[in-house]
Amino acid sequence: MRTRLKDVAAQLNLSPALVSGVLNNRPHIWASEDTRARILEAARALNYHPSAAAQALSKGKTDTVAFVYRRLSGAAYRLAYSGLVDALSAELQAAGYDLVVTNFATQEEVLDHLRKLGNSHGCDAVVLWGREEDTEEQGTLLESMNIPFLVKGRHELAHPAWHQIDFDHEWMVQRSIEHLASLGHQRLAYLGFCHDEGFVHALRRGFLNGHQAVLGTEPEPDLIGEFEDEISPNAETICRWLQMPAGQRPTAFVIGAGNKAWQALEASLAKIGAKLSDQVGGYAASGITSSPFSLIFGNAHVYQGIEIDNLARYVTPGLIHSLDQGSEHETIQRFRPSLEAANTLDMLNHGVLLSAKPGETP
Amino acid sequence: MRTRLKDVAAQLNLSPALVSGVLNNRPHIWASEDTRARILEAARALNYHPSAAAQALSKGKTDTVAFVYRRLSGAAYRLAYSGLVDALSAELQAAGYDLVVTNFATQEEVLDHLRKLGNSHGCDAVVLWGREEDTEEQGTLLESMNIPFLVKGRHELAHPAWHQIDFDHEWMVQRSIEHLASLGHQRLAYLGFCHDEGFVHALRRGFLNGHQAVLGTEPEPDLIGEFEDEISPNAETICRWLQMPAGQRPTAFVIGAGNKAWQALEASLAKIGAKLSDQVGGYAASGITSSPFSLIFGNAHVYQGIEIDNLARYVTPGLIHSLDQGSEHETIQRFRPSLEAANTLDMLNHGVLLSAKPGETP
DNA sequence: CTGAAAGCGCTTACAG
DNA sequence: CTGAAAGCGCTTACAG
Repeated sequence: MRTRLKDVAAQLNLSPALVSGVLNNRPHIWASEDTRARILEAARALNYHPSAAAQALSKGKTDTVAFVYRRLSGAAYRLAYSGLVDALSAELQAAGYDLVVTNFATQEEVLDHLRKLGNSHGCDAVVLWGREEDTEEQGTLLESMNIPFLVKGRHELAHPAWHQIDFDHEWMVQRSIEHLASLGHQRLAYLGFCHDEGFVHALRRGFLNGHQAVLGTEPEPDLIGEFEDEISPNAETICRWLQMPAGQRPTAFVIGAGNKAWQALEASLAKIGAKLSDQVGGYAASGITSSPFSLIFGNAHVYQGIEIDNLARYVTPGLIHSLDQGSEHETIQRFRPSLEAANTLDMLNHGVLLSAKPGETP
Repeated sequence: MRTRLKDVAAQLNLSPALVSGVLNNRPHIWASEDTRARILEAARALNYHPSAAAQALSKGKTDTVAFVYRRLSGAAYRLAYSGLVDALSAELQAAGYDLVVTNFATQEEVLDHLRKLGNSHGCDAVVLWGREEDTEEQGTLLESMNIPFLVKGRHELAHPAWHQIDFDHEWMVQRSIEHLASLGHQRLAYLGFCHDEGFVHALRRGFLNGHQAVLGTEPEPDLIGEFEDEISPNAETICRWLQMPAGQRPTAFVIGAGNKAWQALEASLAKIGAKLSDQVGGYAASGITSSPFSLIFGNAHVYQGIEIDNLARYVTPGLIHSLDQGSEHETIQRFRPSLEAANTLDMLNHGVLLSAKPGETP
């Protein structure tokens, strides 16, 4: 039989109530230092651990946080979540909470499950992760059931009071532009996604505003490309850009898209015998990547996707706050990762040669 | 106030006991079809969901599975776990269990937590994931506490009775050899890891046995290389191999290592103007990869790392069995993924040229 | 077939 | 300062 509260109480000839009070460090409980010590010692010796179920039932608090999301297909999404559960559960563990992970194929199932969580008091709070399209509705449901929650994403416009966290995409892109400008680049092109999602718009907004703020001009509309995460469409557009006359041709690229955009960029540059470079005078690029990322030929300063861990680490304090009380804690948090030199395979130093001489037009 | 069992009982003028029995589909409970229907309907209408805490307390079963592991640093390990929690929690959810995820920095913390789980009856079963070095001790502890568990890894020798799951590494490597042999290759080199871990040894064993089984000869000891997951050491060895006289030079490569070994291979081949090919007569390779994987220049048939999801999906039935009773279920499960054409960036069709003519010695 | 009662293990007012 | 008691919400023998 496992050790019960009454077992340790009996062994010390104390009442369970007192033992419970001391073990939980409840205020207004009197016990001599000696008694406290004996209680702690006995609990340890008997390997006593309170039953989570019993505590949850009597306290009306489960000490549990539910991580609920809709499964998204595709390796890209999976990788975007990678490390998230790792960091989240570790942080919550340290704060005394268990992380329960549940995911479903459809939004309907997610909503049903949230409804169930609400009605069975299955957790103290919920973490929502996914596309705004989904989390919007999920958050609204939780709000109506009065369950604390934190959502990953950009709901600042529609729901400024929601506890929400995300990267500071606008800031990140502006930093990339500053970096490229510092290398002497004036004509920047933008490669982004074409999806109708919060972060996609934020990245684009970052490019438009950053261009104005850093270079003092509007970006050229022709130099903005937005595609799915595939090589061909990106490459086609880049090649077209590279064939523009010298005065109009972009010399640097801001990437607000996935690794395929980077690959398209390197392949397109290879066609004219060029590679990405961190040096003044070359072709340069900067922006986001997904993990793991590696350039094939050149160099660049980028945001390495692994930062998602840091994002997750940012989550917990806000979550705990929202649990404790209606404490005043910043509801909207935006994380700013740092620009770093990208990994590179540096294939040009491994016997690979480009077909055209640098500078030559294809 | 949330809906309680007695609320739905009261609304129907029935006893909670009856309602509970019907809702849980307990045998030996008599209720007319009509009554059953009314109970189900009322529960639905009132949005009744039983309190998990109360059920756990009275039934002595938590309907919860704990996923416990030691955090390993490095993107490689993170990616290896990617998708795992996804699949695991989805499968368990479907079987009526919640997945609680906990991870710790050190083995000591993991063991402490397992001890706590055991003594507080915090879960019905545990899933262990990680290196055998760690899981060996963890499993032994759980065994001593009589908690059902399932472990990822190769414990077949020391603990044949443990419920355990892993890839069938030996089989996988042998399939790779068969594939290469079918392309006409006779001289195979092996690139593996150098770590002292179960799967590393299994892969190597697979190469040795498979070589014998498929080609009828012992592999050349000189053609076996084992390194950390880095480009340089792999590349150095491969370049040395490629400089061997035609009759001794390997024409195909079995990879039992990470993506860096593949990159080293492609870079080394590039130096002699060659690329990996699926065609008879070229240089070929086959083996494991980590996700996401993409060749840069050539083609090959490989095991795409995404298969870890399938592994996770395999886990659940065994786990449920071990929970239900001491049912006779195969304890050792080995998963056999299928060899697939690898993604390739196909850079040679994007304006990239190799420095040496094919066939030319560097 | 039905319903009152005890019990799961803990917490928390509430009298002594 | 201490201890007996009720209660959290459900399940499960156990008498009617």
